[in-house]
Amino acid sequence: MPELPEVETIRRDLTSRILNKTLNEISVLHKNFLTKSKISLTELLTLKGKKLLSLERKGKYLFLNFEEKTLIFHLGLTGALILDLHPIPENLKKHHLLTMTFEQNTLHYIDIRKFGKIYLIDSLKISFFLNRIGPDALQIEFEKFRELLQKHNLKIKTLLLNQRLISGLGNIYTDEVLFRAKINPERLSNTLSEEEIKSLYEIMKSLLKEAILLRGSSVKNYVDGEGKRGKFQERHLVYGKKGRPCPECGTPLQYKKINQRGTVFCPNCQK
DNA sequence: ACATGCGCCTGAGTGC
DNA sequence: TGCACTCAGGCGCATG
Repeated sequence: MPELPEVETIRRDLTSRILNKTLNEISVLHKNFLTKSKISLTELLTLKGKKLLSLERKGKYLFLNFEEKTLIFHLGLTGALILDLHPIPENLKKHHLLTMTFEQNTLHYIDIRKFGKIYLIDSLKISFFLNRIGPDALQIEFEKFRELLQKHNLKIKTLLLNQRLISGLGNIYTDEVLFRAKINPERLSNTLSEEEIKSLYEIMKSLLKEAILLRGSSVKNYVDGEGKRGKFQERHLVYGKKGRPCPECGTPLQYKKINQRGTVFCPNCQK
């Protein structure tokens, strides 16, 4: 669900409200949540009394850096981190998994499909975790990006979705980026020309930045740290629009499963 | 190296 | 209205 722009929006929202505050209380409202995350309650409770020193993001992962420890969130498909949501809407109560109270603010973790996960890591060992995630799509340098595409023989869509290779893009942004770059999602990454790589790189970055300015895409459940919807879905050109005319040439947009992921593209514009 | 299928969850939508 | 089925923003794992 939350891809790079959404996680970045949440990071900024939380930073403005709870940075440098002390975590006073944690309550786990759903035991399986910790079991799945492989964290014991005792371990989690060691965060109590610690100050939140910074909030960082790499790809779709959000890092809450406390004194000595880092709590990492991956929001899966439907995870939401919302501050001071009260009352909790009736239909969300059974998906409310965790609350963390930072002085006067309470952060709620709500996750309908429960694909989200948390990790608790000793700050000294954080680089091990970071190294398993590919370079962030907004940070990666052009030369690295080109090298990445050239050394793999993967469909470009598959490559962009692989978080170990490049992190932050999910199904929505991948389809939107490839459409704007006029590249067919099934093109093998090592067959792209220098021009195409350059255009893909530039479009990927500018699209992500634009989506952050619009506070992300709310297709179904996504809301930001204040519980509000994003606006970038209004600028989607292909995602969720199979069969509709291509905004460039009018050809019906085609739908196909690539890598088990629904993919929408224009068979005429995307070569 | 790369592709494919499954499982983890819940809710919304469709067709009968 | 009920039921069966498909689909959905992700990812890890097993198999070929």
